Amino acid sequence: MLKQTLIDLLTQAAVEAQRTGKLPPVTLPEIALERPQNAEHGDYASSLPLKLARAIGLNPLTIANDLVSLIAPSPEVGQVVAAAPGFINFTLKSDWLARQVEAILKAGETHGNIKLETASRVQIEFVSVNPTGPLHVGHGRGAILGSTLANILAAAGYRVEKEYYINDAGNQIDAFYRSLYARYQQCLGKEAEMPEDGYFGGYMVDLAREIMAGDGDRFHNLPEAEVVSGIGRLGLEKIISQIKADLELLGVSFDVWFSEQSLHEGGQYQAVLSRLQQGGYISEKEGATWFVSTALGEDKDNVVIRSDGSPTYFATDIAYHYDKFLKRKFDTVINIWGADHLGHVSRMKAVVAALGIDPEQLKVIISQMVTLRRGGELVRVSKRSGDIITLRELVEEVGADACRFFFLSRTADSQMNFDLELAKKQSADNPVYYVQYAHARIASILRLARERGIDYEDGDVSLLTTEPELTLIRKMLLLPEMVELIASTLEPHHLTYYAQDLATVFHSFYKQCQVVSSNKALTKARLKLVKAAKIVLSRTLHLMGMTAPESM
RNA sequence: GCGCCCAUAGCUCAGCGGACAGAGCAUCGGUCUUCGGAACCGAGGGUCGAGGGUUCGAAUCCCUCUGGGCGCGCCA
Repeated sequence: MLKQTLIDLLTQAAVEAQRTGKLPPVTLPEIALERPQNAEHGDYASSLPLKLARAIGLNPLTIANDLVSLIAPSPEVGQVVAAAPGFINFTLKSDWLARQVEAILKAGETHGNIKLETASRVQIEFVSVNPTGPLHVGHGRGAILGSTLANILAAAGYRVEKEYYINDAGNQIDAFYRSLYARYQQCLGKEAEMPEDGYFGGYMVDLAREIMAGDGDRFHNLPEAEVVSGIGRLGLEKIISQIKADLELLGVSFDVWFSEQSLHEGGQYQAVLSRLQQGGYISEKEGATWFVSTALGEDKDNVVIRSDGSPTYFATDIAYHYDKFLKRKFDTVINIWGADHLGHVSRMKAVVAALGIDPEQLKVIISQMVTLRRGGELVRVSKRSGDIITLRELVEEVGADACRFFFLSRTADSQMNFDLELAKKQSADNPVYYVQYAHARIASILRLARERGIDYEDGDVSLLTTEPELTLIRKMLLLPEMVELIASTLEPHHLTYYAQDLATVFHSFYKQCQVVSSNKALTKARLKLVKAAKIVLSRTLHLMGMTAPESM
């Protein structure tokens, strides 16, 4: 990658300076390159001299000048200059930039792919909403975060598996079964009371009706317990397939749908408990079984088996992570959880440590809450009361692409407002259209070239020399760096900003440079440029899980 | 009480310890004889919540405080 090439050049210069005695033999700090905000400072800048100055007590500008004189010539770099108070600024060569158009055309949709040294086998688990009701707006955030990260990690060279953990066991499922049974009885015209901890959403009534209409006969004259579990399981399946369909609508898919129930059936639950027991992490007190988190620096211990003998959510999650790390042997596991699971993070890391795994291998992204508003007024979201705006409703209103872009454009760390009225009203000047429009515009130019029978296969990219052209190329070359940045920080929101920047430089280029003109040679060169830009735009959109329309 | 997250332009938000703090929307003003005006160019607008500290250099790191959110269950 270009950035690494420059870092290498700088490192060599520093080593050379030390060899010849211009610099004392101190250990070099990690050499970082930044992108200067001001274009006058070149394409890349390093503050290495400023950092060195502290350690060796020399004037930073002197160090900068010494290093500049030792930087070897390279095909990429044109100018290297020292600048006050002690920066080294690199400017790329125009002819090298122009040649990158060919490189991008050759790479096609693989442009942007990199091979990170740290890339390994990674599992990313996200959404994993309890299948007791439809997905609501807040779930969309995790879904889009996860699927985009998966795309980017794959582009960075990771082997990625996407997983949805289905909580199909435990108390909530029990409550779901009993609620559905009550609704079912009511549909039959019988007296039935909803359980106190039940699910009161209207969808439960619809579900009961649907089951009655479709499978009602099957449950005649059966013992109550069998009816409860029978229609419960049926309802569960229907909800899960609805969740799948809703996610698909958003362009989110999974490689594995993992059943919590299978952890009990498969023996992982027993295996991990005895393993923790052997490690001395399990104790009995107050009639329950506890995981001794305090031994690992936690504030308090946590119950794994209740006094009634049933496992807690925490217990099965321990088994689940045992399965991820020790059975399926993922190198890295990423979990995307909502802010309401915050308290779960540190004890889960403690468990992982207790299993003999470096807790750093477990990365948990907490996505902060989404508060829903309708024209500024807060909309309460509660699955139990049934007052929810479903993800499906949202996608149908604003569209999958706009939905993805909107959720993606904020850091997971901060809470966001989602105003439904605003999302609808602004959909026309949503930045997503701005980016997609750039792509459609290029497609239109290429169509025109085809209609006029212009074959630009032999176009000479060295004719691309003007500022708007080179600015566009510079921006296109940034995609691999974005992939690297996002893969290492796990912060995909950067991509939305990159996409807008890329579209901006394209639109600006378009305004200033006629692509198809009477100058045949220049036309061919620019068609190549524009086609490369289309590749980069579509790749960027695809990484975000969005469509790259040929026209709109 | 303890822990995590947030506070940057009128609004929604970016900002990787570095060179005059950025974008979109909104406001105001320009650009249409040529490839898609869902476009382009420009202007105004900021004591980066407050106060200390570290540093050659702090929106960024540390401490204190204020305001908001979330979490600290034999719930999931």
